Amino acid sequence: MTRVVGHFDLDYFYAQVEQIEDPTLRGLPVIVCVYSGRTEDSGVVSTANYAARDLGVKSGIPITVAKNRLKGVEAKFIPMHREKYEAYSERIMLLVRERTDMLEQTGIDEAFFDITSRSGGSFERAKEIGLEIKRQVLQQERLTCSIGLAPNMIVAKLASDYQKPDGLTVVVPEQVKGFMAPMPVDKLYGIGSKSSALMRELGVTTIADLAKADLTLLEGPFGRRLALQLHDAANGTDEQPVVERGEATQLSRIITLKKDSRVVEEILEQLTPAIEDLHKRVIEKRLFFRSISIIGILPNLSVRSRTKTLEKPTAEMSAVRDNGISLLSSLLAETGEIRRVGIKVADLTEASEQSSLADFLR
DNA sequence: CCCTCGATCAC
DNA sequence: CCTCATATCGAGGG
Repeated sequence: MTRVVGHFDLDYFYAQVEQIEDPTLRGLPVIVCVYSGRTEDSGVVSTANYAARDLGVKSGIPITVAKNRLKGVEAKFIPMHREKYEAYSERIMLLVRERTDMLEQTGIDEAFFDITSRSGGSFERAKEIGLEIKRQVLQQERLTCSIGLAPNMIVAKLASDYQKPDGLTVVVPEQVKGFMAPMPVDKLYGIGSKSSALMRELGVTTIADLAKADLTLLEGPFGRRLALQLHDAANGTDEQPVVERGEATQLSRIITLKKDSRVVEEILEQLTPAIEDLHKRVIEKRLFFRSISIIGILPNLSVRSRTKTLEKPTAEMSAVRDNGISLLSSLLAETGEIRRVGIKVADLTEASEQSSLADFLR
C-alpha cells in the first residue's frame, strides 16, 4: 500500500511577502522582526530572506545581534504583519487544497498533503501535480515555495527541506533509505535539541544510526511509544495518515512586560489588552472554553503555569479575567518576578454544540 | 478517570 | 540578548 505524500513549504514566507509588496526591498537583506517593546530593539528575528541568511541572520536570533551582523550593510528590518500573512496563507492553502486529495496544515506556511488517489500512485504524475502547484502559487500570489514528495510524511518533510528555495524533491520508495541515511537525526520531525542530545549520548548521530539502533535502548530515554515511532521513522516506515486538522483546541496570547514585575496590578494592566483580544477571538470563532491558564516566563526564561478547569464550558469574559487574576496571584507567589506573561483558554468546544446540548437537557 | 504541571517540539 | 502560539506527552496526585 504505497502512498504518495507531499510536504508544501512557503519559502522565507513573511520576508517574501514583504518583498513582493515592496519592490524596493528586492536584492536587500530583509529581516521580519517580532519587537517585544521592552526597549527600542528588543525582540527576535522571525524570518530572514536569503540575502540576510548569507550574512548570518536567521530566525530566532535577537534583533540586536542581527543588527550587529549587518553593520555597514544596507538592510531592511520590518515588524511583522501577522494578519497580512494569514490572508496570503488562507488563499494559498485553499489553492493547494483544491489540487490534492487531503491537506493537513501544520503551520501558517506549511502543510502535508496526500495525492495517492489523483496521482494514481505514480510519482511521475505526482511530480507534475507538484510543479503545477508551484506554478499556480507563483502565478496567483507571486510567491515561491518548496515541495517534497515521498511515500510518507516524515520523508516528504525532509524532501521539501532538501532543495530550498523554490525546490521540488521527489523521493521514490527505493530511494528512501539512501536519502535519509546520512542525515543528522535532528533533521527528523520531532527531534529537537533535547532529543538530539539524548541521541548523541546513545551514540546515535545519523538517521542510519537510529535505524539500526536497538529499540530497547531507545525506550529508556524516550518512552516506549516515541521510541518506536522514531525508530520506524528512521527506517522509512512512517504510517501516519495525512489528516485534516480540526479547529484549534486552545487559544493563547503571551506578552513581554515593560519590565520584570511581581505586582499583580502592574502586570494586569499590561495583560488586559491581551485578555480582551483573546476573548474577542473566542467570540469571533463562536467557541466555549472550559479551562483557563496563566503562563509566566521568569527572568531566567523558565516557564511556570497555573490552570483552572471549570465545571462547565463558558464564553464569559469574566471567566477569563477573574480566573486569570487569581491564577496570576497564585503563580506570582511561587515565582516572584516574571519577565513575560500569557493567558490561555483550552478545552474549546463550538458554541452550537453548547446550545444544542442545553436544548437537549431542557 | 480527571486534573495539573512541566517539558519538548516547531512555527 | 532571549517572540509568540499550539499540540502532545509523561508524571504525579487524587
